[in-house]
Parts: sequence; C-alpha cells; structure tokens
Amino acid sequence: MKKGKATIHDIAEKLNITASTVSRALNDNPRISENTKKQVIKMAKQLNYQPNHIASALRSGKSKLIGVLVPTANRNFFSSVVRGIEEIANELDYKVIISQSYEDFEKEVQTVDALLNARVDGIIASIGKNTDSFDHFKKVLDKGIPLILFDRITNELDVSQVVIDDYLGAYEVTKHLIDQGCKRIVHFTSPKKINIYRERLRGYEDALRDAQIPLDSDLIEESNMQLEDGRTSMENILRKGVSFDAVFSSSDYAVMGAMQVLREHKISVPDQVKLAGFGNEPFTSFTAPPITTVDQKSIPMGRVTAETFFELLKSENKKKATHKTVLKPELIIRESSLNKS
Amino acid sequence: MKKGKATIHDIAEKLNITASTVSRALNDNPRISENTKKQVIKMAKQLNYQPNHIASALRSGKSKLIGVLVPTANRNFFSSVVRGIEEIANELDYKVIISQSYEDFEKEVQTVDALLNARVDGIIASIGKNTDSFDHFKKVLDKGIPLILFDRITNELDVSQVVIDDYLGAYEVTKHLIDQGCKRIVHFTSPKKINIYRERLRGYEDALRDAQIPLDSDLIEESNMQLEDGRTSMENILRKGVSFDAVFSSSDYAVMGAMQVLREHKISVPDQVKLAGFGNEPFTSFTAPPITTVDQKSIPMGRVTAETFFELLKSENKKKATHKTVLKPELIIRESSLNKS
DNA sequence: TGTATTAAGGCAATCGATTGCATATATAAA
DNA sequence: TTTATATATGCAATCGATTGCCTTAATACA
Repeated sequence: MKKGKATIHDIAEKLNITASTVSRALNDNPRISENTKKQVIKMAKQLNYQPNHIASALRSGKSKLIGVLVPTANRNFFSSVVRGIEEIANELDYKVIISQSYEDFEKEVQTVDALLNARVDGIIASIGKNTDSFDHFKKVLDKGIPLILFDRITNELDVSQVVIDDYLGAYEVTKHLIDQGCKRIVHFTSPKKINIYRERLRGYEDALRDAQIPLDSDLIEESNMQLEDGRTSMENILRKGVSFDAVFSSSDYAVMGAMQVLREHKISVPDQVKLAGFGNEPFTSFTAPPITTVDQKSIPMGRVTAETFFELLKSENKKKATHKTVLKPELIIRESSLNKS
Repeated sequence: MKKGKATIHDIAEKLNITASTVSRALNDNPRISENTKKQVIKMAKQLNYQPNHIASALRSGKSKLIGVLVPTANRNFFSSVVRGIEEIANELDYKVIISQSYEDFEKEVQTVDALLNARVDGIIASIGKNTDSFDHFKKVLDKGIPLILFDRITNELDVSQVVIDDYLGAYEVTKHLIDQGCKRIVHFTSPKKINIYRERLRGYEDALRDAQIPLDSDLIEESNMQLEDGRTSMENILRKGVSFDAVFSSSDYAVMGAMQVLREHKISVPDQVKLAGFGNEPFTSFTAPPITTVDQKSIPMGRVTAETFFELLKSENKKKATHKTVLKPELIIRESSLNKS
C-alpha cells in the first residue's frame, strides 16, 4: 500500500489477465473489450496505480516530455509564451521542461544537448542573441526530433516558426511618432544579426522613408539593449549633440534607460522628446510617464506555437512542409509619445 | 552512424567484453581496471555514445531530474533562485524541471503530481499564496522523495527550509523610515497566512513598538499585493482620510501602485510621503524616484537551497534532521524614503 | 606447496510497460 | 456442418542500463 508500487502486473494478477491486456486496456486499445477496460480501470484506481512513465518511455521511445528553450524565463514575454505552451501541453498530457540559455551560446548548445539526453519528444526554442551557428539545432533535426522556433528565429534552419510581425510593429510605432510631429527619431537597435532587431530596424526605416523623412545614421545607436545600454546610448546621442525629438527603442529596457538619462538632463518626456519601446514589459505601464510600446502577443504566440508544435509531433515523419506563422503585434500608445492635448 | 543509436552493447561488442563491464567502466566502478576504463571511454567517444538516461532511470530508480516548483518564474526573485539551483544541479549532472503553480492551489497540487509522475528524484518548492492544505507535499514525503522548501514555507511540514529573515528585513526598513522622521507608517500586507507576510508584519510592528510609536490598525491595508491592489489600498487610505507619512509595502508591486496613486493625487514622494517596498524587483531601481526596498538575496538563496537539497539527496534515508537556514536580507535605500539633504 | 584473498569480469535477472505474433473462442458466410 | 473472419487475449521479446552473484585468474599468506 504505502509503497506506491502498483504496476500493470499487479492489476493483471488481481484480474486474472495478463499485463499486455492491462496495458492495452489502459491505452484504450480497440482490441480490448469495453468490459475488460472497465474492470482494469476500476482496479487501477483501487490499487492507486500510477503509470511509470519512465518504463513507458523506454519501451515506446516517447517520453511525453517536451523541451522549451528560452533565453531567459525572467521576461514577461517569454514567461507568458511558456505559459501558453504549458497549457496546451498539459491538456495533451505532455510535461514541459523549461530551460534557459541566458543568451549564452555555449550554454545554449549544452542545454540543447541536455534536452536531447533527457529524451524529450521535441523542442520548442527561441534562440539566443549571440547564436550564430546552428549545428546544435541541426543535430536535433538529424535525430528526427521535432523542432520549432518562435520569436527569435533563423532562416538557416528549415523548421516551422512563429513570430510576430516585427516589421509592422516597428513601422506602426515609428509612424505614430511621426504623426505626433517627430522628425528626428533616434533608433536603438542591436548589432546582433537576429531577425527581430533587423525587422524592427527595417520597419523604422520604411516608415521614415514613406513619410519622406531622411534617414540619418547618426540617429542609430547599437547596443546590447539592456537598461544600462539604453543609458549609454542616450548619453552618446546627447554627447554627439545631434538634434532629435524622439527615441524608438527595439527594447523596453533600453528605452527605460534612455528615459532615466533624459530625466537626469532635465529633458522632458514627452514634451521635448517622445519615447517608444518594444515588448510591452509590465514596467512600461507604470513608469512616469507610462511608455508607449508594442505588445508582442505573448499569449497567442504561446498557444499558436504549441499548436503548431503538436501538429508537427502528430504528423511525425509524414508532413515535411514547414510553416511560418506571423502574428500581428499591437501598438500600445501611452503618455510618453503623446502631445499634451 | 546517423541513427545516433550506440548503446553500451555496441561498445561491449567492439571491445569484446560485456555490457556489464562497459556500464561499470562508464560509472567509474573500482572493480574495473584503469586500462579497460580507458578503452571503454575511448570507444564510447568514437561511437558517439550517448547514455540513455531513461533506461538508466528505469533500472536504477534515479531519474537525475529534480523538480522545482515556484509560484511564477516571471518574477526576478524566483527566476534568480531558479538560476542558482540550476547552476548547482547542472554541476552535479542533474537536470531541472521548472514548473509554475501560478499561485493557484489546484494547479499546485496537479503540478506536484506531475512531477511525481515524471519520477523526479526530489522536489524544491516555494508554496503558493493560496495554499493552506499540504497533503500534496505530504504525499511526496510519504513516497520518500526528498523535499525542501524555500522562501514561501510552512511549519506544517517537517522539511528543511531556506528563507531570508523577513522579520529583520521589515524591522530594518521600518526603522529606517522612522529614522527619517516618519511616525504614521502605512503597511500593506496580505490576508494570506503565509510566513513571509506574517513575519514582515511582525517586523513592522516591533520596529514601531521599539520606537514607542503606537500601532494603528487603520494604517494596515490587506490585499493580494499586486500593483492594482496597491493602488486600491492607497486609495482606501486616502479616502479614509487617516494621516500618514510613509508606506511600507510587503511587495514591490503594491508599493508601485501606491506611488502611482500618490502621484495622481499630487502628493510628493518622498517629500510628503516616503515609500518602501520589499523584494528588490528590478523596476524599483528605475522608477522616479527609485524605490527603497529589501533585497531578498535570491542568488545565495538559490545556491544554499540547492546545496541543502543535494545534501539531503545524498544522505538518503540516513539523516532525518531537518534544518532551517535563514539568510540576512539587505536594506536597499533609495530616494523614495530619503529626506532631501 | 596449499589455501585464502583480491582483482577483474561475466551472466542473467530486472526495472515496468509496450507490441508483434500467436491462439482461442465466437460469429458469420458458404 | 465446414471454413472464413472477427474479436479478445495471451506469450514473450524488447527498450538500454544496472547490479547481485558467480567465475576465473592472479597474488598473498602460512
């Protein structure tokens, strides 16, 4: 009793049938009669039977585990996506192993390896900023393990992916700033060649172009996009003495840094300089003034990602067609970018 | 080759020895000669052998997985602790399954069950706010699975635990406010009977008492401590018209809400009202003004928790003595609680 | 020289569930 | 009645690694 041991053999014995039958009954195999199934299920309950997933995994080769790899769980966006994935996975009786690469390439490679070793049935990943080689992911594909990417993706891998339309988000937020009368818009971006920053930069540029505002490379600041980097970038701009009337940062953290520096320099937001970020991190809503940003639709992204993933998992070796889903971001306009009315 | 299949049998075959020997060699068993070990290791590398943890787990009963259960990974404190745990676990060749209860009791119960089903070798948990029954954890203990708690703990379970000195943190921050001249200090706390809020309340009360300042229940606001709740609490206080010159909130989020409301009411922080929170969430450092708070020493807590856990894991059924580690918190004084000098 | 130890491996069972193939009734078609 | 066809279940191998016990050979001790 206490031992929490009951196996299918125990059930079989009590019922005077074999373990095979029990196994099939439990898995709702059509070859077993309804009556037997009922008895088995009843006895299982009675003995407080808990299936041993390990044994099942060994034999069937399916661990019912899926690995989710994110740069960091400590970001609203990622943790929300993870939550969406978890919800769907749990419904389907899959367990999720969350692991973090901490934006570190080495760690990312190791982690993928670790997931493989843990025999996950598939991997859902968002790649790190510093990742520029994809052999670790190719290894996953070579092993025939389902892989899909979300948000931070790459074209070097032939896999399905789910992203938001970063280009559109950036275009809209830039256009919004222009509509507010801004003409000299600073842009914070990353030197890393990952898709999201590239697309946002493109959106920024096109919005300017469409408004006939000349691009000025002096207004582009590259950095790692953390809060401190945002501070540095802002200081650089001030030091250079270029004129500007807005900042659109590809990261909420960096724009927060910029806001601090502006405040220290007694430059008023939004009166003198308008600000906009990207990501809709919760803190953007409770700064003074609240910061305009772009919501990345983390919840839908989590769900869509999970759905796409499980479709792939079901189809197994069948369908090969990879698929890219693009979700629409949402512009969240707040005080930091608005003219006083 | 491509199949990524190599097992210990393959290695054995190539070397003309048995799988037992290979297994022992790989596990550095003293019964195997150094020479054989070398050969085995070399061949393993050559065949690109990857141990099948599932098989190993089934036979040995050790999955090398540990479950970490937190209310939410989306909080700096928890994600930092998790990171500390991960680091140590990985060093010891354990994999960590992070799971979240989302402060939901049902979900917490299910999740513990899921971890058990995944055959984790042990569980490290921080309990949800709404948890008031602990049968799910007792089940873990009954199964003889190592369990330890951190931060959000309970005395109803005889397990080792790691916490910070919430009492001391609250005492110090309250004393700090008193030292700044405050005499009417509002306190935000939770109606939930979990240890952290109880202790913080106690620290607050004792600090007042020691300074001969009368306690006033009108100054205590109970809520769920999210940002919105902080807003509501602050508005309640203002509506009640009680006089106050400071707010000490047991949560950074709630104090943020309070700050917003004060701003909306044109009440100046820190001139008219001083503010302090608890938790040292990153955003407290970049609000205007930055908010005084108490750092919970998440990194050390993660490491200590992991160390305590693995000691327990090693000692197995031996040592039973549970142990409570109390870390010192750190008062982080920022502008929100300081008089202009 | 004979017996006790130690060292180095081998053998085979085992962990618990799954599954291809075989078997035994029962029902249906001829 | 006989032969095909389901239907329901049993048998036994299997997944890959681990481990208790046994065997052999070599070294040590009397």
